[in-house]
Amino acid sequence: MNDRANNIRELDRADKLRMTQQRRVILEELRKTHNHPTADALYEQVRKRLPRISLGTVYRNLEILTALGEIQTLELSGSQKRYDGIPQKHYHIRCIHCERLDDAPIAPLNTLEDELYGATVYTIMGHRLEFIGLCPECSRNEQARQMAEKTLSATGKG
Amino acid sequence: MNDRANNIRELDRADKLRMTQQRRVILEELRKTHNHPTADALYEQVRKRLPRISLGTVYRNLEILTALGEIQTLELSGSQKRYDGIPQKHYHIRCIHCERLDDAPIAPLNTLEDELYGATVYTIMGHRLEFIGLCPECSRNEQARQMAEKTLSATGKG
DNA sequence: ATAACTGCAAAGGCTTTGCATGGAT
DNA sequence: ATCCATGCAAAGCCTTTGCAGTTAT
Repeated sequence: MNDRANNIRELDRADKLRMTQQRRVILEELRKTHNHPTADALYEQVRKRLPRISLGTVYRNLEILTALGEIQTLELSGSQKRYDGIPQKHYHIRCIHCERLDDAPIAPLNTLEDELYGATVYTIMGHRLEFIGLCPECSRNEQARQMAEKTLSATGKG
Repeated sequence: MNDRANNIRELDRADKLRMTQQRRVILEELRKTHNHPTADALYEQVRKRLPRISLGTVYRNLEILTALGEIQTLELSGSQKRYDGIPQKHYHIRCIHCERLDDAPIAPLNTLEDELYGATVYTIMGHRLEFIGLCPECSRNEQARQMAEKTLSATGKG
């Protein structure tokens, strides 16, 4: 991580960062998880290895690791922030029912901004894209629900 | 609004909605504003006409008006919700510095989801897209800041 | 007259922060 | 030995909610 420290612009001054147990375990656990967990979910996971860690420490380290470019903080629509162990740009797809979040298997669209040049007064810097849908489990439940509804209404009318 | 009431799925049962002064003024003020205000900003604006209205009432009505399809609740990246008097789907562009939010002059991309069919286990229902950039004012300030920095570093070295 | 709606204030959920202590360098 | 990082708890911010009183229908 040290060779990256030079690139840090988001961190104040020339902070001398320390690799504490907490920071290391938080990064390790996030890297091995593909859940895109919330801070609280990651906290619970890290707690299995470091029972005395605090939620505040998790938040602080997630912020620092994001500034370092080691991870990503995902500020998607909806309320809670999610964290992603993969720092490279990629899109996500989220389940509208259970909030499950996965990587979207689609390459970044690098020409999206082109349509805006000249059409907006903004200096365009990028975009955020997120897909919405139903995960397999919720899809199944939704289908079952609709079938049940149909049956009920048919019975009701019969 | 009554002929729309039939389409409401988000509202419980067959609620008999009432057009109160508060609801009417909230809708009017949001419609005449193109700021995409937060609930609090709209509250301040509405308060000029209805000084005794409460913030809770603003939130409650924004929720109902959204369910009615009269307005949109924008859950973009970042924390606060914004509200949009235009119910039709359209994208937005936001200033990374001052949080100013404008409509993006680009038509909805209806084929974005096509690339995901077959590639994801999700049932895709749509997407959210938002552009990031600097508004004219912050663009200007940013340029000024960079020029000052350059001058300073030159002076410092000279 | 009824029940949806309001104002008020308290509570809720997520995140940040102040402070004294601890630990990596 | 230094001072960045931690644990704890309190505070902050935005939003939702309970309740008694109000008002559109």
